[in-house]
Formats: sequence, structure tokens, C-alpha cells
Amino acid sequence: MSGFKVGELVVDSGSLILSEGSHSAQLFTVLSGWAFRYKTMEDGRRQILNYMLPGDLLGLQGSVMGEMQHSVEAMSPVVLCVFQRDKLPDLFRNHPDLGYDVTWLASREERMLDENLLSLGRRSALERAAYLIAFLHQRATAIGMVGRKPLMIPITQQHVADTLGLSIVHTNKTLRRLAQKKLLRWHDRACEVLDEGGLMAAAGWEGIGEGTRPLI
Amino acid sequence: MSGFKVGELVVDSGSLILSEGSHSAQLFTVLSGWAFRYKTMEDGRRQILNYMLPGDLLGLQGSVMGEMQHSVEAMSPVVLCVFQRDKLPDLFRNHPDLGYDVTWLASREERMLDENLLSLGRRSALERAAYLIAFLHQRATAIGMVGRKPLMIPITQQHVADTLGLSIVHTNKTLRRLAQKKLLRWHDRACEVLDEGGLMAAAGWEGIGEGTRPLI
DNA sequence: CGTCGGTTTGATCTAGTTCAACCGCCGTGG
DNA sequence: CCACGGCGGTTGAACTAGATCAAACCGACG
Repeated sequence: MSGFKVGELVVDSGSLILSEGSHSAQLFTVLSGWAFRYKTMEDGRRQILNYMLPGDLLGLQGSVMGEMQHSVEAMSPVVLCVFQRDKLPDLFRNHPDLGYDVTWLASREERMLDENLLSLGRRSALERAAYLIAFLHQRATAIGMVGRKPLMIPITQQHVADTLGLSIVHTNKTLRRLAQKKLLRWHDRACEVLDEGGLMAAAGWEGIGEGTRPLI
Repeated sequence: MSGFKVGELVVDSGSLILSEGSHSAQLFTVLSGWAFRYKTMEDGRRQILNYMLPGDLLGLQGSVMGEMQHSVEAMSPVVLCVFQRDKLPDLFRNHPDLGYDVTWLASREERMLDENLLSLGRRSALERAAYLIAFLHQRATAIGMVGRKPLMIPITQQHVADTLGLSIVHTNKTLRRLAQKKLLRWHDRACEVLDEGGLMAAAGWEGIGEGTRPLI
């Protein structure tokens, strides 16, 4: 693995890590922090596709298919492990088990997108919001980000709106309803989860259900 | 590759190929026909996630991560090439280039899901419908399914509704609007594309833009 | 000849959008 | 030191895209 790694990269909150349309030569792994993947339309409409947490691979689409078709932006200070994209075929040749792990990660991403798609297509605003927050909380929990201190998800209501496909106004009203039910508490650009089970119930969501995870 | 293949499977239109919650032992490639991937909620709401055409891999999530979290159903007679799922790690070990191709396919699926997510989150009903039909037409074209005879996409309006996250009634009204604009013609459980460019324009969509595709 | 799945149409209703303010906080520049 | 502007969040009122309800049509098929 070490031969494949090029270096580390540290970026601030709000920085653009990868940009739609570019032919970036890098592939990253998140070591710490939060980021999100999104697409935009010419007229400015933005859709957040998924969130990236420590352990996630970032830029695989660009590496394997050429041009990036989405952007990635940091939501907190982020530390990245940088790889050389053109060495990816070598990785598959010389370390087939690592190649398999890359496929595992790609499959997991696909699974998350499936669930997000179900959310956007078939869940109500309240269900969607509950789902999103519970989902992020579960992911953070799974990688040990939530200890004795309650977790603060570093997200703004604009992010939530752009993830759920809702207007910012309705997003606000919906989040307040969840807060009134004591399922979460909203802070300044952060969300604290008070009752993950309650959120899951409100969303009609069973949870992630993920096997053992490879470390890259 | 031959050692990996187990056999062929032929199924009728409407058959369930893979089922949510199962631990299917197989992995498939579509040889001919149309199928779709979907998820359902307990109360019956259904969301179609993507469509499967010849060349697509099917059941990778189940193979790599255990349990299937979506189902797959045939929309036409379908011929499948069947693989043994537990031989997948061997494939990566003994044929790294094929392993890479699997990852390529997974990345491509991710890309399509990204675009669908943008559609559901940020496009209007008319844009979504236009996008979906143009998208299917492009995919079919890319694999040479459309020759001198115009292509008939073997889809019902219920499929379209469950893909776009719309009600069946509104889907019908939206498709009629596209038909009035002479962008498509609706037949009995089939859609004929009259003007792909017009559909793309109506959707605000640039097209797929796909590199060279591996054959598995 | 009845029935069933797919499609069509009109009327009514509502979840979510848009518009328009306003508040509190913080960083900047005079 | 204070005024100003911008960003994130909040709230109410008016509006609309799309949902729901209800009914009918049409061709295939037993």
C-alpha cells in the first residue's frame, strides 16, 4: 500500500476538493473530517449526492472513467490520503485483495445511493429529514466518531435542503418539527442527534446493516 | 472467464430475478433483454433505482456484501449469463484486469445513480420524464439496440412513475405533454423516442459521456 | 361476455414552493 | 468604537406543482 500512497493533504472547511468536469490525477481516502459529493445544473440548482467520512474513497469515478462528473467539498477541516490515480491498474494487478476492497467500497456507495434514491422518490419531507440525520449518525457511530460527548454533525440547513431536494424554508420547518419531537437539536451549523431510534422510526428505516469493512 | 461461468438462464417478462433480503449465490450478466432494479418499503411504496440492459452486471452488491438490498425484475424476456458468486475473489486474484472491469462497471452504475438522484432532487416532473426517456434511449443506442427499426422501450407508465417518484396520474399527464411536443410516442406498454435531442434539451441534460466499455 | 391491466381525463385537495421579512452573530472597514 | 453587510436560521402569507379521488375507456384474453 505504501508504494501507492503519494502524500497527505489538509484542507479547510468549505474547500473544493474535486471539481466536476476536471480530469484530476488523484484518488483520495478521507483520514478525518466531513465532506460531501454534489452535482450542479447550469442554472445553479445543486443536488448533494452523499457524504464522505473517514475511510471513504473519493475520486474513484474519475480514476476509473476519466472525467469527474461531480464535485466534492469539505464541510469541516479534512485530512486526505492522496494516491496516484494511474497506479490503480497496478494495484489491481499486484494486490488483488486490495482491488477487491475497492470494489467493496464502490458497492457500499451504490447501496447508500440506492437508499437515498428511495428517500427522494418515495419518502415525505419529514421522513426524508429523519432518514438523513439518522443515516449520518449511524455512519459516524460505525467509525467510532461518537464517544462520550454527543456528536455534532457539521452541517447547515442549506446542505440538508440540497440533499433532500427540498426548499430551504420547508427544510427549516421540517427540522423544527423533528426538534419539537425531541429527536434532534439544531445548533449553529450543526445537528445533534437526541434519539436515533426515534429518527429511524420516523423515517421508516431499518438501518444500514453493513458487513465487515475493509481498511484502505 | 469460461471457468467462472456456470450457465445461462432465460426468464420471462415480469419474473423476479433477484429478491431483496435474499443471500443469492449468483451473480449475473445480462445477455439480452430489459430488467430493472428496485426497492420497496413495508407499506408498498416502490422506487425503481435503475434499469439493466445487455452488458450490465447484476447482483454484485449481494456478492460482495452478503445480503441483497434491492430486487431485480425482468421487463421483457431476458437471457442471463450466470456466475458463481463465491468465485469472485478468485477472479480478482487470477484475472486482475477483469477485476478492474468489474470496478469500472460499478463506477458506471454509481454515475448513473448520481444523475438519477439529481433528477429526483432537482428536476421538475417534465424534466425528469424527458431525462428518463432520453437516458434509456441513449443507453440502448450505445449497445446497438436501435437499428433501422425505431426502438420500443418495453416500459409501462407505472414503471416511469416509480422511477421518477411521481404519481401514476401525473406521470400520464406529463408523458402526454412530451408526446404533444412530438418528442416521443406512447404505445401499449412501450415508448418510442421521436426526438432524442429534444428530450435532452427539455431535461437540461448533456448526455452520458461514457468512455470505452469493457465486455464481461 | 366479463374482467383485468394499462391508459386517460377531470375535479378537488395539499405538501411543499416562493416571496418577503426579520433576527442574531460575526467579521470588516471607517 | 461603532456602522455595515453577509450568512445562517426563523416565521407567516400567498401560491402552485403534483397528489388523491373518481370514473371511464380500450384491447386482450379466458
